[in-house]
Amino acid sequence: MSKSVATDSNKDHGAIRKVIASIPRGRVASYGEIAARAGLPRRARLVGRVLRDAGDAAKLPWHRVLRADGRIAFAPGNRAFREQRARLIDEGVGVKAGRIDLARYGWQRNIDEEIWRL
DNA sequence: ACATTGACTCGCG
DNA sequence: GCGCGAGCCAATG
Repeated sequence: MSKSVATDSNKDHGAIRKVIASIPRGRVASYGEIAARAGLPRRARLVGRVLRDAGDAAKLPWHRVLRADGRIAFAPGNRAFREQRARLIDEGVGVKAGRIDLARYGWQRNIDEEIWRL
């Protein structure tokens, strides 16, 4: 092994991937929230970069990652957008006009919401 | 070394 | 809802 990680994974990327991997099925989280949980507050953009680098082969639940306002980060209608929407709906997450109700499906949602569900 | 670009976020008007 | 500016910072040219 030569050097270290010029283009490979560094500590931050690993921490971020780990957080993303732990988002429960049927729940979603924002880029900023993920960054914060990875110990990197205000580094939402890094989360996006990690996901882009990772690609589909990384086996990460990238579709559970949304913008802070609950919207899908991709442009409505494009390929990635439709794929993400389909995956979310497939695991029971409600998507209305490219929007997800974070109070209901957010990883850090209010517990009371769940109680009122059934 | 400098400028631009983003799977981002927040505050203000 | 929309646009702007600022903060953020690794990658890219």
